[in-house]
Amino acid sequence: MAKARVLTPKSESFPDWYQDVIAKAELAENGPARGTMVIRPYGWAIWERMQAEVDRRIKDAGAQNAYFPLFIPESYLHKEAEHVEGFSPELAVVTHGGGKELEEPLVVRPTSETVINAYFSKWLQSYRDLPLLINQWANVVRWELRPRLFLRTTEFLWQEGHTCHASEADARDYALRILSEVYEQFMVDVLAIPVLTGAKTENERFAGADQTWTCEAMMGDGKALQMGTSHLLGQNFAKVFDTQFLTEAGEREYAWQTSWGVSTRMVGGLIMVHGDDAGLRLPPALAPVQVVVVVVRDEGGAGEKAEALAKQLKAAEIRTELDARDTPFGRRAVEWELKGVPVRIELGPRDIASGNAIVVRRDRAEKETTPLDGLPVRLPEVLDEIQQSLMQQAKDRQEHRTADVATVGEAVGAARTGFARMPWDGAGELEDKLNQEGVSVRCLRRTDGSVPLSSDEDDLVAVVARAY
RNA sequence: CGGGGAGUGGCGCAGUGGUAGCGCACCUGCUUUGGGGGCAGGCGGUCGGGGGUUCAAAUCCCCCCUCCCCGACCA
Repeated sequence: MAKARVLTPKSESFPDWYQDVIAKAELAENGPARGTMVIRPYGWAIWERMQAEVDRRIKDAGAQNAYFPLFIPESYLHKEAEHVEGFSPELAVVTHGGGKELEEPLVVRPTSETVINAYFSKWLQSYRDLPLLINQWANVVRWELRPRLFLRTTEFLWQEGHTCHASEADARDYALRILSEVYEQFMVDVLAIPVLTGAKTENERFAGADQTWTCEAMMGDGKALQMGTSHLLGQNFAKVFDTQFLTEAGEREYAWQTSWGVSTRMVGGLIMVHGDDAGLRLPPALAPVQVVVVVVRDEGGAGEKAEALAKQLKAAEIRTELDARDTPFGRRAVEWELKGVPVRIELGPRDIASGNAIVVRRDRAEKETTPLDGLPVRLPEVLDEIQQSLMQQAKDRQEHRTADVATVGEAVGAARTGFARMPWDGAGELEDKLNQEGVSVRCLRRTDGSVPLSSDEDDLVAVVARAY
């Protein structure tokens, strides 16, 4: 039986392929209102795993979770000039409540710097209260003209961290710590996505920040996706919300602040980095289901053996699912491939007779025969190999599709298939020209690849690309 | 918001003025199960919405809405 075409091939149309994966893997679909998204159980399981891993790292970095309101008085947004200017075009504003027009409109939070500062200003009294490290998991709304599931939806889910520090240096250190120890480490170790960390240009900076840093990743089509950002807010919000503390010397000083976030956009990135023409491919460290045990045909004790094996693997803390459904084998195989489950174990009467199982790796089209007894030992190794192989494949692509260039013309050419690295002029003329060609500066890095403390440093390298 | 494409059953589509169809999916039964199996029988649609032309509109005209692609804005 010939393989039926399951998805639009990536090479034919990457956007169609992306949508097909989301539909066929049952990750999400559009909500009834434009730009909204229904996240289906399997998509949610992936997001839950991301949340758990990011949350743990945030707590390791010392922050505590809290929750602030969805509705923010409109006047709060207006207190910080650049902030409101940046967000005005994408605000959803509530003007009526309880059947009456409100005295003051409420904005649905696009981010929570303002409302959180209103409370930080009450909570923060003394240098002894610092650092004040708060995170919240929430939904936010930014009106989008061109929504795309996971990548750009009007409502999306994220975590937003908000912190206060005694000095600019402390705040900067913390923003950079989150960038590397939480975001970069999570993306590399769990998502198996190589990311480029660096500073944003002034042009690309968060509205109201002194400095923005970013994690950028290359998607399967060579375009860039911003996977996470961390900001040094300086004293901009502290000044307008009067967030002050008494120093050891007894003087009043405005707090130095940061904010940082990652969102459901990461799910889109995960799809576009690892997915192939058979569907999603999930790194084992993230996968909600790491191993599926498929009963090919319940004869010769295959069903019983599969159930026992699944139980054994679960006991060994491998996230395992048993598939003993009475539907044709081929259909089920395709389904698990679409969903990107890293390892599929096939058990039928033949295997029971021979004492082996067929182990199928999702990272490459290969089946291997493994003794049944050896599986509990072998599987953790296989999962680890898959994790590494997905990372290696993503890394190879990123390297092969990144070119060092000298001119805008060359950069635009390189950006058709990937990234370009070029010397940064520091003035922004380069950026204007690139932007006119549909290419943007994704981040600025030092020549040795490390993250600059500021976009104003000398001798920086600009990484430029087309972006989502 | 500018340019281009498209809205017909859950999904994909055909249907240029005359009884709304096909494939897949779904349901029932039998048979199957080692890569989306086979046979038989079924359920399911105010043709995106509103208005107009006509004896008659999925089809022609007007307005609106939505989705997709490419641009400008963004996590």
